[in-house]
Amino acid sequence: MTEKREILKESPLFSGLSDSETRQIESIAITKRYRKGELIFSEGDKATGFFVNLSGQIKVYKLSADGREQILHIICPKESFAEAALFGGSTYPAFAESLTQTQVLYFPKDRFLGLIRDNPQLSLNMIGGLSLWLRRFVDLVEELSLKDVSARVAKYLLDVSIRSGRKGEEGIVFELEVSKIQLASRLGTISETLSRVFRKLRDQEIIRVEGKKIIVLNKEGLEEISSGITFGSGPNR
Amino acid sequence: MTEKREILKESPLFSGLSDSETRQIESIAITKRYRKGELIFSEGDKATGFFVNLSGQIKVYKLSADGREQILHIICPKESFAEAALFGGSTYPAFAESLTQTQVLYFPKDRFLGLIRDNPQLSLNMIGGLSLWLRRFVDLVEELSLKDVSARVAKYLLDVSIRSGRKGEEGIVFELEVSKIQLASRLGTISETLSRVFRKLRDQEIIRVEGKKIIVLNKEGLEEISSGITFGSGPNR
DNA sequence: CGCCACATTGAAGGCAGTCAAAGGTGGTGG
DNA sequence: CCACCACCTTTGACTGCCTTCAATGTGGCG
Repeated sequence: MTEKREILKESPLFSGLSDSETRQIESIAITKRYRKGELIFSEGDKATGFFVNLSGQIKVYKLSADGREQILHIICPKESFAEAALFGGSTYPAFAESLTQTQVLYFPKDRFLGLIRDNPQLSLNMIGGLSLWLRRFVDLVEELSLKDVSARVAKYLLDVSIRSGRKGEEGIVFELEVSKIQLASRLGTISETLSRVFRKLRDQEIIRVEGKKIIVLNKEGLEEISSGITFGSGPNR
Repeated sequence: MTEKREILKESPLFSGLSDSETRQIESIAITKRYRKGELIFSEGDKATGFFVNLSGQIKVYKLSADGREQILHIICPKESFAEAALFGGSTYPAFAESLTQTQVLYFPKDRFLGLIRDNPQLSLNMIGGLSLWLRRFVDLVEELSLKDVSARVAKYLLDVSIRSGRKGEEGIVFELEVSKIQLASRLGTISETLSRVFRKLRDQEIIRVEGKKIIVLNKEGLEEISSGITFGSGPNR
């Protein structure tokens, strides 16, 4: 009960609210649990509510006609998702599936809309959250459309190294938080291609790869590749 | 003055507001005019306000390191844009440029944030608008990542035919509202490729192309291609 | 008439996806 | 403890979609 409230208060969606307001919000939330690999909702499902992740990882993704997958976002604890499904469209526009054992808070649409109508601060928080999503998607479009896979990988590595990297002997050290298959899908590619890019970066001594552990040896090199200037060692380009 | 107010009231952002509220909003707006091809803001510019299009067309787009362009959206009259730049990030995340002679209303950030704080209905409208943008971007990501150019073109033609098509003798008739270069950029490709796709669709007698005028001869064919099932007439696939 | 931007078509090449197979890794149960 | 299996990862060969480069066609406008 009380851990729930703590996560709630730390979620940007509910920041700046009074204790009584937080309790009110908590009172309409339903805790749901999923095992690894369970479907939380499907594209086209009637949108009956939205979610806040309490623990575990969830992927939100689209599928193509022939089964290829594009991950839109991997939801970490304290993040909310599917908020936008409450407004406008009446169905979820994508799939959501747990990547690990997962615990979420579920907020039924009707009751939450009631709350938001009477709570200006909650409205503003919601606006802030939607704006953040928007920014992420603009970034994603930019990457998919204007950058090659190497640049996308480099940018991703830089982002994670900033977010959760520690300074080690050889360089910045961190762990990939998802499998390489999931990472490939998030970057709009497939594991084989991702593997080849890692190989190239390794050969150029820009990174070291040990399973899920990554060591950034040459941050500037990564930044250059990330910016879109294709790296030329081979005969190509 | 009064035409301004009419456009305001028809914009979803300002629907359901009282006359006095509308007047208040109008009072902080500044009318700006642009000639064809003028830059309205650049990526990275400090975001000092957002816009509502009164007349003309505006493209919002990203640029790659080597100058390639991806149009995120073409803004039609009554639409607002750059709202999200007011919240969270302090800079515009993309470029905006007029495609025609254009007239916009500009809402300075500070004054507008003051209004929104005291106006729950305006907040809700803003949430609705942001949600719509989100949905559009999810669609765009899906198209760029999971569909080939033919499918994107087909989907675009279907969308426009629904939005502004008229039933003609041979099929649904409409006009492309932008040049083929701009259309290509919106669809994440280049004019040569777009031209080739039009040729293929023409050869299959799915559409007829006469300059900017398009006639859809076989809607079902378009829908099939749009869904991602690649069309096979040649030896490929 | 000639300029210029837009549009179309052809030829060639590259990036990345598909198919296939081998090498790793972790978990489970005998 | 180790053998087995499933799944992830890596590597290689090949294919294809789309871009690039280049040239020609076309339509509006000074």
